[in-house]
Amino acid sequence: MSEKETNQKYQQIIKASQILFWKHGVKRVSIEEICSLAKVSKMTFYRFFPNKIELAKHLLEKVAKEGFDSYKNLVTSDISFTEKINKLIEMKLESIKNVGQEFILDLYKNPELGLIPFIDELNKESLKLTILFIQKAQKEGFIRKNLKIDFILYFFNQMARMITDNQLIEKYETPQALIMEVTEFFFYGIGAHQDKK
Amino acid sequence: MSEKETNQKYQQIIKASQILFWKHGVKRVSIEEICSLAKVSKMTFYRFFPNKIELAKHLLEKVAKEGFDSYKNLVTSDISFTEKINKLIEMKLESIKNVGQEFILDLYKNPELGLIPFIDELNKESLKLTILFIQKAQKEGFIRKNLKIDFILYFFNQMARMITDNQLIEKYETPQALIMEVTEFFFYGIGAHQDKK
DNA sequence: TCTAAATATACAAATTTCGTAAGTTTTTTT
DNA sequence: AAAAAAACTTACGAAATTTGTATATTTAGA
Repeated sequence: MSEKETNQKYQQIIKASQILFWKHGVKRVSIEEICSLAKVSKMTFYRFFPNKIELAKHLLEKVAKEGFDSYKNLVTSDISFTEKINKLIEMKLESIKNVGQEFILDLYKNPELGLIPFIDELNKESLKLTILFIQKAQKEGFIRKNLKIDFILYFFNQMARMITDNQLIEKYETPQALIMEVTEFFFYGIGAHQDKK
Repeated sequence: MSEKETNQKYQQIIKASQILFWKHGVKRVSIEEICSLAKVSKMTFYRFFPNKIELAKHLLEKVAKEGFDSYKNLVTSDISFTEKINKLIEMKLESIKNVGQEFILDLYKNPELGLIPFIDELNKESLKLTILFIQKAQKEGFIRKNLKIDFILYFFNQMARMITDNQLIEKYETPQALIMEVTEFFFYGIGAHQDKK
């Protein structure tokens, strides 16, 4: 581990900013507010992070990494394909809770923060993982073979586009709701598959 | 009704500011943000309200008045005393939802907004109503007669003080949680009375 | 005690918010 | 359709907040 990440003050800042960002989004929270909640001086903040945006990126990276890890664990685990799919969607729901409404919403509503490309990148990473998963599933016969891998790749691009399409986002309560819809659509098409909670 | 309150733009501003205040508190929300959500120009805003604080007061007054009305209805209604007590506490829970976490929290955390005396006044009004209720209940034999009315009045003052005591507030998740505790204590003392939900 | 790290304080620069004024467009009234 | 009223856009200076840094002081560990 790097020396930064084991530092206690660093952890305090991460924890405080997470609480505040999750609740109010990035824009409504000031650095001083984070510092006072983290009980750390402003100078200490600037020792670890050049500004608020970079801190937000760190946080995003952190939760994304954690998400990826449990994702990987799931994909390589020893349960049936159908179970995997269900757990996957469950996980998607869980991660929505973990990231916090206001946080993501804020990032999309304030493009000037410059974090949208960063989120898109993370989304792409996540999509790559899913592709590997799908390829394996296809090899093992869980997905029909006559579905060309190129089509799936193309469809993933479309998914990424859909998820970042402002007009489409507006139709949903939150960007996360759209992400869920797109994901479920990918797995199930328009067919009914389970009861909505 | 005054012409203001029937005005559509006025209603839009009230509605928008309620949504935003409830979620983020007063301090984190700007007038321009309210205007854009209300789809009203800034000039229109200043036609109705001199500033953000006065708007917040209007909102507080509005929800307080609505609360008082249903409170009055309950007190003068035709159900048994025990039922009234239970409904009363239910109402308290309901009003907590209606007012919104961040709103009240923000008002207490930012004394410079100058709204605390205003809230205290509202609390007093509410306490007066409760006193009338109690007096009536005592007359009708639902509260023991050997409990001096002066003691009850004094206790109400203490309640008001407790509810606005910062040290005490800090011990609770929200100011509302404290209000509930104090209210329940008044009605039931330290005795167990019902299952917590 | 000496040294390195953390903090408080202070401050200029940048940004945001506020409240008002101008002129323009839209709606209503006549 | 013309005139009047209401609402909107744009613009702008003043005030307030936030940012990022420099300096002096305090704290903690070797």
